[in-house]
Amino acid sequence: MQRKATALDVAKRAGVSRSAVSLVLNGRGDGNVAKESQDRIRQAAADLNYSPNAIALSLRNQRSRVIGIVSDEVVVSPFDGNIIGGADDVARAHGFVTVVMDTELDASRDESAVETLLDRQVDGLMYVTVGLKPLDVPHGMLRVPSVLANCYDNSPTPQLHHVIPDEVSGGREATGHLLQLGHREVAFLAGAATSPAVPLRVEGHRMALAEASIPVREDRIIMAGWDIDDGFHGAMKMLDGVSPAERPTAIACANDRLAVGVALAAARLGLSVPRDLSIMGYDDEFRIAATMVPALTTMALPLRDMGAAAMSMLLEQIENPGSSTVEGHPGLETMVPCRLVVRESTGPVPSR
Amino acid sequence: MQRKATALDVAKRAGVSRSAVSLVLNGRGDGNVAKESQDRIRQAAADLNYSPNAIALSLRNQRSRVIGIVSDEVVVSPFDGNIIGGADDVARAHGFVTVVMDTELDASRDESAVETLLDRQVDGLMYVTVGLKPLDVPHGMLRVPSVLANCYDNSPTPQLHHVIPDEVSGGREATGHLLQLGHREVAFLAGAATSPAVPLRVEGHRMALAEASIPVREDRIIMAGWDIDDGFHGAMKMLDGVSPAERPTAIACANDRLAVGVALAAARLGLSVPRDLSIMGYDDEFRIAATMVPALTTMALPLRDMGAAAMSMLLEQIENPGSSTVEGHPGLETMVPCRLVVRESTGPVPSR
DNA sequence: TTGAAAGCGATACCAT
DNA sequence: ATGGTATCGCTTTCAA
Repeated sequence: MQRKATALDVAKRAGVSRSAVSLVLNGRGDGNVAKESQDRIRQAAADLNYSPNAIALSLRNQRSRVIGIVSDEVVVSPFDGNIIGGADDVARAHGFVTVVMDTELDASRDESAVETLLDRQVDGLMYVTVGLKPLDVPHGMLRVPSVLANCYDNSPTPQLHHVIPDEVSGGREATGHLLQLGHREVAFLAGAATSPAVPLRVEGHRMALAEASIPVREDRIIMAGWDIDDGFHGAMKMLDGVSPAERPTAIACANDRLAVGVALAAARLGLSVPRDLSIMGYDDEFRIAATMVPALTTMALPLRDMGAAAMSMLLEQIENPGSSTVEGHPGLETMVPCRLVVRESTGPVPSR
Repeated sequence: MQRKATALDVAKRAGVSRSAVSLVLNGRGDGNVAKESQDRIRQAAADLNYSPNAIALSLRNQRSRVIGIVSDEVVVSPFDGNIIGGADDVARAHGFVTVVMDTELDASRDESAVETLLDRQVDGLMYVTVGLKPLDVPHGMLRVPSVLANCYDNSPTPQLHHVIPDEVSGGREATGHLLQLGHREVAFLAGAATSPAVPLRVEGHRMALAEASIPVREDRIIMAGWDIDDGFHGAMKMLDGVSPAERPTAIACANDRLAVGVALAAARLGLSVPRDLSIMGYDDEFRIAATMVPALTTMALPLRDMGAAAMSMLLEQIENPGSSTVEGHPGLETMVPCRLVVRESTGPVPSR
């Protein structure tokens, strides 16, 4: 646990001044420092296993090459961690590191997390949520370049850019896939009504139906919730004791867990998937959708892309302040398309 | 985006020196600074919304009150995030903040993540993994107080303390629960053979059987994998086309996803759970176990407790260096017990 | 009771 | 080509 070597240690060992060490190690040795001194300095640095103290650097440079990521519950929840993964990829490619703080859904911790990060000189801030949602932007985020991922500025005059999935298209293409397979009786098992994603996905569903000139049956759009049991009970309501002619031939779900519940209900009722019933998920949740039996056809949320897009915008603002393309366009929105993933839970409409 | 107020700004506004500001704001004003000056200083600080620059503080004090958490994939994966949640709770209660860096399973990033954190003067380090596993401890972790959560030092001479779940007892009590319900034909669907948790849980399973004087049928202990389809296929192998007399009456799974697969298989075979078959999960995975239909009886992994225990040990080392209870006991192990959660997927053994 | 000055580690400017 | 020095923001010691 001995102290780390400092630039002064390197200088002493090489028999030069601190300034020389600084110049050489930062690539501006040529033309300023004698060749042999340069070699001695580099050797000494290697010998001492020297790396500059990032704290001192931050203080001196007034920037840290650190991006702070605040999340509502991305770390502790099982969802959406790939937004952070995608963001981190981009940050590292640009020589930045990310540090994450999770507030575990306690909004009162938002401001303090942001202040903590700000006090540590982060060069930029990103707020990431689990699931699309409006956000009361912590004040501190306006003091440095900042961006929102999977959430959007809830104020009347949005200041921050945000990156969100294109939920309307997602819903539309999900139902579109079912329609293309010949289904006409398509139900939609939506999530909890409190989520802003739900009306968007439902809107997409309605659009797809309208485009195919299929009248919407309101009793086939059910606000179920987000979990396995919600899917199970929603499906039982639509399938159990209902004559085959009256049953939907396909059920589109607002997430993969609902789809698991629907599959469970179908199995219990002796319905084969996809022969008797097609099931669509949403999210392409890791180690759920692909490993279900049968594997779920689903609408993949572009999590990594969203994280990457958000981080790119943020770094653009940081590295080209003023000249940025986003400059002067507060509250701009980037929508990232969802991606249809066809697996085995959907198939042609059963013949009657 | 204007500059933040510094102690000098406060001093000017209050008409005193920086030292006075420092003393007063750190609670050592009494006996050193005049009462009125103190009031003026506090007022000025409030007016300017002053908070000390954490970077400068770290540089000056050589400590940061930051704990760095490195994880293999806790952030991006859906698992084990609560270890970090539990650790963060304890850290915050002690006035520390945690920052998380995820290496996304790229072991070559371990060292650099640790170095990055070290360069930023973290006061301590914690490594957290998804699932129990041996770890090649990054060298840098030996330079500051450090602790391991859900993983253990893989070297012949372990240096670091670690906190892990008591998997043997977990496996034993899971099977014990089934035995208590009268089951004698109990199968164990284990995870991937590569996980160190698997032999431990299997060992527990064998212990429970032995204690009940039930001979172990090796064909009823299956290394299946960790996912839904693994559970499904494992269950089909044991149940499909097998006469009721030859079937296990209960299946203990090494995680909840396997249990989902088993439930799917049971439903497809027309078996009612728990009437015809009892199913146990393991992990108590958030929004899987409790929301399954039927809700899963499972062995809850004590994630938050593990995080809290690990952080407590770490802070103990940091705050009481030398006098610590763990001092001089390198490689000490803390085992946290798993907790049986009885829900609806297990029931009395069916009468034959 | 107060303020001046040193030092934490690094960089950049400016003499030499 | 080289080294001395100010600076970033803060705390602490010491002298007045």
